[in-house]
Amino acid sequence: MPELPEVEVTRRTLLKFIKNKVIKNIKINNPNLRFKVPADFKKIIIGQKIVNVLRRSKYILIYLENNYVIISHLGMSGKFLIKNNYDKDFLKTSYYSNEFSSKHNHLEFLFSNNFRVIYNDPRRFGFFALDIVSKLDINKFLRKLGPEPLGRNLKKDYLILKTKITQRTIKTLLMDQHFISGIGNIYANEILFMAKIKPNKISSRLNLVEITRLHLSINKVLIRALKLGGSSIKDFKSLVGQKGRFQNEFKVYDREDLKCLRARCSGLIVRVVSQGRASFFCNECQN
DNA sequence: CGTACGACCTGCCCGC
DNA sequence: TGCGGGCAGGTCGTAC
Repeated sequence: MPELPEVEVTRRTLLKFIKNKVIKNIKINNPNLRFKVPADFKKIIIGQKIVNVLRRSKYILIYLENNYVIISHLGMSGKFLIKNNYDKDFLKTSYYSNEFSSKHNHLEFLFSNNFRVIYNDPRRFGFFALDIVSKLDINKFLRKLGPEPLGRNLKKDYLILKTKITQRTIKTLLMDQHFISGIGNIYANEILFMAKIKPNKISSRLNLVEITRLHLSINKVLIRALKLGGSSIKDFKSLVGQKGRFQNEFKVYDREDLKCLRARCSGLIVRVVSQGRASFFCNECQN
């Protein structure tokens, strides 16, 4: 599923359900994810209480009482599902789903109050790793990440500085996690539409007005998506928490040949593949 | 060094 | 109906 909004929704839901709970057992059905589940994973985690669940970029960080942190990434198709076989009311909530194939339930965490957190990931691009709290700032996954895009973390001056020194396209740059962390293909397209900038525009050619719009659009698009619970597309419906609704507000993503939704624009949305990813934009109003 | 691209993996959808 | 090709919300290792 996941770009920043989806990962953040997942984090919040996980936090709500597992904070201060104790992991009683873990079942590893398939350790062969993007990286193999560490051999000592069970040994380190079973019996531990969850202290906190945080997010950095698209990584979910599950803090344990013993100062270990589970670092989880959902890849393209990873999702957490929460089940409680002993509570019939629980089954009625949106946190439970059986819309996915249990064939890809790779990990199952059993908690003290009889519910299970299941990690399901058909493509297995996601993974679980472990590190220690004090070493997180030098962790190989987290160390090189660019600033978080929300709030005051992302400074306009940073955008001005960084866009100036590269000949890459602005969309490629937005999706580069070392530049800004958390933005993927959907939100890069939507952000650039709002900012009225063509995805294939060379970063260094952006002017101050465009960078100002870009800065604003990054925040606006992600905040709006977060508010709607992220985006749920295709068959990826069953992330933890309720289905997202931002897909209903897509202006360009997956809208090839459809009318541009900007007021007074008569353009059509085009789809162009560059560097292996589909870009969607309006030829009329994005420059 | 910066940048582009293939590889990793499964499932779905479309055209023949 | 079956099969092949292309597509999918990500990121890393490699090659230039």
